[in-house]
Amino acid sequence: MIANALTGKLSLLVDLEKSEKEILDGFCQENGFLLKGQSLTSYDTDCDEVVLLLEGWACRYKILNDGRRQITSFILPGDLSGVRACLFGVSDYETEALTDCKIARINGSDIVNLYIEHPRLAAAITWGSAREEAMLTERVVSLGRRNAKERIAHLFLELHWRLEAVGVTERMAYELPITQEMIADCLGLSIVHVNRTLQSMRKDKLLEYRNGYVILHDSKKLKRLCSFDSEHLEGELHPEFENLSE
Amino acid sequence: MIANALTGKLSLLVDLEKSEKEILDGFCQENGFLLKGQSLTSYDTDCDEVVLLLEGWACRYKILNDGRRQITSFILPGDLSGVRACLFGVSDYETEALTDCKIARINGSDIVNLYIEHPRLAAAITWGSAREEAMLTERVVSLGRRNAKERIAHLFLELHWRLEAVGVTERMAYELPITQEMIADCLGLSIVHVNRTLQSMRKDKLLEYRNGYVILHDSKKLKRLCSFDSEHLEGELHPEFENLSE
DNA sequence: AAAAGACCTTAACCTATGTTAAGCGCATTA
DNA sequence: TAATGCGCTTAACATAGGTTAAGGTCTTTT
Repeated sequence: MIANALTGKLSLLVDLEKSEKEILDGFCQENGFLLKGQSLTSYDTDCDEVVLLLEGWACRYKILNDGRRQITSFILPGDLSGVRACLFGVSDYETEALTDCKIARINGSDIVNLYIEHPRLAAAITWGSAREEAMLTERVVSLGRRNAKERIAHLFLELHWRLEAVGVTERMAYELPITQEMIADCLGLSIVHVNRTLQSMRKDKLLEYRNGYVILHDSKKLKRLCSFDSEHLEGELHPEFENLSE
Repeated sequence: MIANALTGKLSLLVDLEKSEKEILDGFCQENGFLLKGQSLTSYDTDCDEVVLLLEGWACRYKILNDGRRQITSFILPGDLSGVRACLFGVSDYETEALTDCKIARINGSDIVNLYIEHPRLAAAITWGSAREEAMLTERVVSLGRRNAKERIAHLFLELHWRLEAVGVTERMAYELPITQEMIADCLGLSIVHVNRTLQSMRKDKLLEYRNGYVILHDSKKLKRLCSFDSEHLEGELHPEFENLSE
């Protein structure tokens, strides 16, 4: 399941042909791993490599002059990291493993070639970037206009939604192997306030987060609370692409 | 100049061939306009249309349940709006003209066809999306970890940088035809606090913003203040694309 | 030329969130 | 089994930024 998180995710979008599946399966071969805390980007500073995360968690972040840190996104199994860096030769953030990870390193030009030889797959990858942009947009909304409780609700719902797509949730619960400090750095809050807010949400029977495990007790209420809307993460390929056989 | 903002922007990235330039010029034909306050997206709810902004300002925003608004990005001359919505059939935000605008409506399938017939142009457009994502990432950093003064510094520097690329700045100054309320909604602040902060920055001889006109008095200090870094907006196409002749 | 409406400005006051600091519990190491 | 360290929790206190409200200056409308 996990080994094909990418294929699985993209199948939601297009009916893949056999030849396309084979290419993707080729990408999904585990050929490396990262220890917790290791950086993904140190490699592709002079980079021509895309990393497909097969198992584990990672994140992207930026650090300001004085050390303040902002996590800009979490990277989950099935996610490609470094596509932009590879297409345009710029990497503007750090990427780090939050847990031990299994990965597949993919040659940058193999990805670029998709754009030339397998436009449908390239489109599917672009769809992945678009999805990321949509999530980034929601993060902007969270940081700009949602309060602490709403931010946490939104993040936890979004993660649940993403993890569902790669099949690693159990009903309304999932493993979240990160510290409260990371949640704080992701949501623009202090670690103390994240703690306070989590407690209060637990008391209100909204959700629980303990020992690296999230339980969403009342997802309906949570969704209303933060104006959560997963539609922005769906989407289907333009018909013009669909008609394209290879 | 303005009429070719798109071509100009993309030329920074690739040496365009004659045939490619012709296609772009085709896209740049003004064929519509919007009055201040008019919405761009009402059209593409069932959307198969991309809008190229030729003149004027627009923005994307989201509104929460209770009316709070967050502007997620500003759209400037030369920017394409709705590429994602068109490729994937989802539009997850509202788009509105902030001033009267001249636009070129482009048929969605004409854009999609680029992906099939002119991969280099498609790549250039993808580059535009990537640039947007980079800006969105910086906005996340601003909202998450920068204080009011730093947020304003960063936004004003970024806008200057973008406007320079389409040639509508005068040295360290430019026209910014939006209200303080919009700046507030973009930076996750209250209108009163934006006002306070602008005053204080003016007193400190950092920058001035009055009558819809921005002057950056001390851009060096401003850049240091907010850890501004325009590199993340640059970038060049992967050589694999460059070698691709048509 | 009066009235209305945007937008900006200022002031007084309020609150969500940050900061500092200390103690706790568990896991790892020695 | 003591010691170290990391992450969680709680409490007391501090502050950046929000809210409300009122007045000012234009511009547009009547």
